Amino acid sequence: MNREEASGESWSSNQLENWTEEQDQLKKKLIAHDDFPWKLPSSPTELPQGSETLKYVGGVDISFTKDDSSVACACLVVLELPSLRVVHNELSLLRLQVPYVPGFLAFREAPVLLQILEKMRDDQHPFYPQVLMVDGNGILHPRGFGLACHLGVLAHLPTIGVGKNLHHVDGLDHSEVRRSFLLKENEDEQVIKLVGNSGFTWGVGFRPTLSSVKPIYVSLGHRISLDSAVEVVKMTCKYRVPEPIRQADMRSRAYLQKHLLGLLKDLGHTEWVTS
DNA sequence: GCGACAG
DNA sequence: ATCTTGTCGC
Repeated sequence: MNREEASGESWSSNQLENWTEEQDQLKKKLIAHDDFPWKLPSSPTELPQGSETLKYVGGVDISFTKDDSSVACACLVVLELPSLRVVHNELSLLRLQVPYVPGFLAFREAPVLLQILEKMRDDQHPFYPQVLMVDGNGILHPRGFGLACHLGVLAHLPTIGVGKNLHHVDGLDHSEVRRSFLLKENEDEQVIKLVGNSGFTWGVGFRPTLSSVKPIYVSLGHRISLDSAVEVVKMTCKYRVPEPIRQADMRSRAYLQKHLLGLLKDLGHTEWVTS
């Protein structure tokens, strides 16, 4: 064992270097424009010959238990447009070994989600999603490669990043975004561009209604433009969080609660309380 | 030096 | 991420 391995801190800094390198490599494969055979339902452009309309939108999310943040439930749902009915639902209960490190969420969450997607694709499932909404950012990320990009590239699937909180990058600040929505010139705007100090557009702040206070943050993940990503978000937003992600969130959370007792028993943490 | 930092 | 009741409003 060398000196670096003897120190846990050095090991983790090596790990972050490895992860950073992997993100930079995968980022070379990122496609930041529309790259799919279907068209958006209300698209004003002419329908390309032989192309289908977007019908199956997927959503993924992972819930955790409060006592042990390594116990998790991953969920993939597929909704049908335009009804927004859930036509497919896949759950996976597991332990995550990788911790959450800001800027490296994908290394914790992407493996499970990828596994669920691959199984569905290998089964030639008829409801395999045409585009996937992810609970986490796309290029709105310190190195421009968040979970939605990571998952999109690995699954070769169009993805959209949706953050419920803003990752402060390039001078972006959530209070600034909220202020922008309050400006008179933006009183009719549902969407605010997120332009950083560098001048780069990282994504948009989005409010489902003009009276909503807390926006969500949308950024492109893979094989889709920001404009198209926003269109998909608009089509799927009944509440603040787009339905595919909201459904995945509710279902994974419900599954964990339903099986909490069994989980604790398996982990040997149960203390039977009589009352 | 101190704080901020998707889920 | 998770812990949480009621409450105000369309």
